[in-house]
Amino acid sequence: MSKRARHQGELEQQVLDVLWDAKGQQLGSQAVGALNSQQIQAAIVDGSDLALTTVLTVLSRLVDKELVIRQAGEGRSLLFSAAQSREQHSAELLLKIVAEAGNPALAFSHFADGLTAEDLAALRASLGQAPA
Amino acid sequence: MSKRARHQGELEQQVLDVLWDAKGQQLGSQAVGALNSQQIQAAIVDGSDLALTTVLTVLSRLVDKELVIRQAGEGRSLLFSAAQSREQHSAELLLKIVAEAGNPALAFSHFADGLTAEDLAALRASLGQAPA
DNA sequence: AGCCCATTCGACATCTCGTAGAATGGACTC
DNA sequence: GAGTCCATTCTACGAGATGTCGAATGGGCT
Repeated sequence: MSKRARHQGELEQQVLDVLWDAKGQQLGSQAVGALNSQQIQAAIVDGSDLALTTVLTVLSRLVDKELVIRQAGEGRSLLFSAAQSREQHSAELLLKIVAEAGNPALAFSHFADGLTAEDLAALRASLGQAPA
Repeated sequence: MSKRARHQGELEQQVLDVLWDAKGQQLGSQAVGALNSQQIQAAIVDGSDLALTTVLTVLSRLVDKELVIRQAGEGRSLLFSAAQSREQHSAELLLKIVAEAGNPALAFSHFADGLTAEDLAALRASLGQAPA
């Protein structure tokens, strides 16, 4: 047992990805991308067959971190869903980093230098400006 | 002994901050913000008096992570300095997040919404554009 | 050679995360 | 209502990261 543990936070990330993907393909359903533990377990690509309890443990921890929301489903089952979209989460991380950057302007400068032309265009568009 | 351990990575962060601040106030010196362990130990605000060895251990780990550079100083002493500026480091983190964001454009959109007017202006300036 | 002091080693504690078996408890059946 | 079933929760353990040092090492000086 105990296959070599993945890197730091890898499983949690995989579970989040599953939940984010589910949230993404919401088709007018009221339960926005909510899945039960079995569905999540099945959706985790990772060839290894993780015990359902392992998935549940991780989900618990993600709920504690307020990254996942747990709600009652049919019968005694629970449904899990991502608290935010993948992009909202990314944006939150970006903002946190900016908040901790000593000189945001300088950080932005280096940041822009590293962006691909495509992302740069997307960023400009997000700022409501026309490309230079 | 062993006062309640700080949160995850807090000490490493404090050490990095000291080094980044030192790098920031470089006044034409050739040794760009390089400090010895004693200076770093003294600069760590944290009321508690950390053992010098503790500081050295952390520095070692930061060197392993290539976040800090260790060079020989006078005599048998060593000098430590941040491998990059605080802002370069921030930019690197920002880029990593963007790379992992499913839809960068959408992430940027949320990101821009959360920025202060000031940071927003700085970001626009970094993109080489005039404010909208 | 012997002493000093900066640095390096080795250790131990705590926390996070991966991983899962055992225990619990509600729902359904007879 | 007792028994069974199964989802969920508890409890646990191993590994890695980080905090925190005391002991051991080693180079330079007297």
